[in-house]
Amino acid sequence: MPAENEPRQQPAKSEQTRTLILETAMRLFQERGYDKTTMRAIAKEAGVSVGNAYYYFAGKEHLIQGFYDRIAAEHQAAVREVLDRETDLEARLSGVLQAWLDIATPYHEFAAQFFKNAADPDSPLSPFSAESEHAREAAIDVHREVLAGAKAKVPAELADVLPELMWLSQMGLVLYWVFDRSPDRERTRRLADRGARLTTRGISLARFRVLRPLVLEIHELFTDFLPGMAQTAVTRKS
Amino acid sequence: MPAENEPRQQPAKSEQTRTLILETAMRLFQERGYDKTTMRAIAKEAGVSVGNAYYYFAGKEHLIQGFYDRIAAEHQAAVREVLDRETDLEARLSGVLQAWLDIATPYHEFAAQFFKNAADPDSPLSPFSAESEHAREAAIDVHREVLAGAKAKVPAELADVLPELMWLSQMGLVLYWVFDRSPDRERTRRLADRGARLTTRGISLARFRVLRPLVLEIHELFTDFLPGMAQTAVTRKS
DNA sequence: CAGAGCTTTTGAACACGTTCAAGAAGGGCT
DNA sequence: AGCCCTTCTTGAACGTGTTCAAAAGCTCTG
Repeated sequence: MPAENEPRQQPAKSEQTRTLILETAMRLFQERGYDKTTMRAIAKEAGVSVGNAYYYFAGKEHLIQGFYDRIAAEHQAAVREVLDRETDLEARLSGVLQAWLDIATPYHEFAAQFFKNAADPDSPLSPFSAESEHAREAAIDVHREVLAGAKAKVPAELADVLPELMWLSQMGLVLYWVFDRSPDRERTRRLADRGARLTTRGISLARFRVLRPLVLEIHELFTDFLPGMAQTAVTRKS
Repeated sequence: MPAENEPRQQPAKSEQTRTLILETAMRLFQERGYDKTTMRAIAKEAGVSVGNAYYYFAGKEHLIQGFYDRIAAEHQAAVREVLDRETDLEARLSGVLQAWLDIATPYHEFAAQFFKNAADPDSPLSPFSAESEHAREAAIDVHREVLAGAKAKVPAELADVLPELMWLSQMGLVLYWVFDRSPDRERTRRLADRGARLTTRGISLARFRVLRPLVLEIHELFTDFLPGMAQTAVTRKS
């Protein structure tokens, strides 16, 4: 009887095939673009049948998940350097955003083709979907760390909603990026820096008395409606 | 020689066919949903050939434009009543948003299916596209009027960017609405009201001295990057 | 080894959006 | 009328995502 408590030393055969298909798909997507890559081509190139690809992936767009994961992983790694070195809030935030742009650059051309999913509540690829929860939480954690490691002090009333808020802004930035046709995505890069500056100033101003009601309002609004977004999107059948 | 300066009294025959197809499509979309309505079914029901439908519309998703136009027109009409009566900024803004929700309700179920286009820069249906410019401007004008007719005074530095900003928030609300699975879209309705309150308070606080730099920052950021969004998305071939 | 019950694999078949070559209709001009 | 040119209409054909019934492989049990 083989040691079955060892958490799969050898990936099961099925896992291998799955990975093979995913990697073939990602390669072809990058070579030819999403639309021009057919399921037949992917299957052929991977040396499996079309039906087999559908055994492992519910549909063509599910093959995109690979990119999300890859970008997220690379981003998490790239961000380490900035977060370990820098203590200025604005620089930290800006660094995190710029790092994302650096990493995502090679995918921009065909990113547009599948970012449609972002707005589709029924797609597991939507950043708000239940299926994306893990990735979403990880991304929010980065912003938590951006705040935690900064010397700037964050008003208590905002501390718990800010990371989510910053993540949401980041999603806005990504949307801008997808639309951005300026050379080298110059506009988005500048927007990221300006956004970081605005956020930082906003946070430092938030302790003033006059702003108390506004800050509380913001806090309330986002504690009430942000979690609901994810929660709400969860309820569905595939 | 017939009076040819008269701008088409009688719609040309072609215009009739176009309208017939569009109306048939909208009816079927509502009856069966977008995905379950085939181009073949639309053509058959309208009494034309499939190819003919493609003569008038570049593709299936172009038939959706009809809904946008209809919703926009109904909203513009519904909003009149509120804007003519009410002078309180918060109430005006809230009224405008609620009116939109009222009107859009019947379309919610299949709205999700085509709101994907919102995130696709290549789609003429995107609210940021060049093709949508007219509709977008009209929607922004509504917000301009919301501000103009309110007794609250709006800081000069914000006056020119606020309408666009409010429109952008409205797009955010629409996104939330698309995802909202709560019964009767309760959550979105509450979010609209809370958003209106937050906006109003923000505006009234904006005159305080301490906020000067923040306000200027916001102003600069949006004058620089909002127009670019549309401009930037313009550059494309169909 | 034989069989039972599973996971995995296959590729033909299907449905639907879209294209296109061909033709019909309409309308001016001689 | 005959001709030409544009606008409109047709439906068969194509490409592609997806499904599914059948087969093959695998593993455990007796």
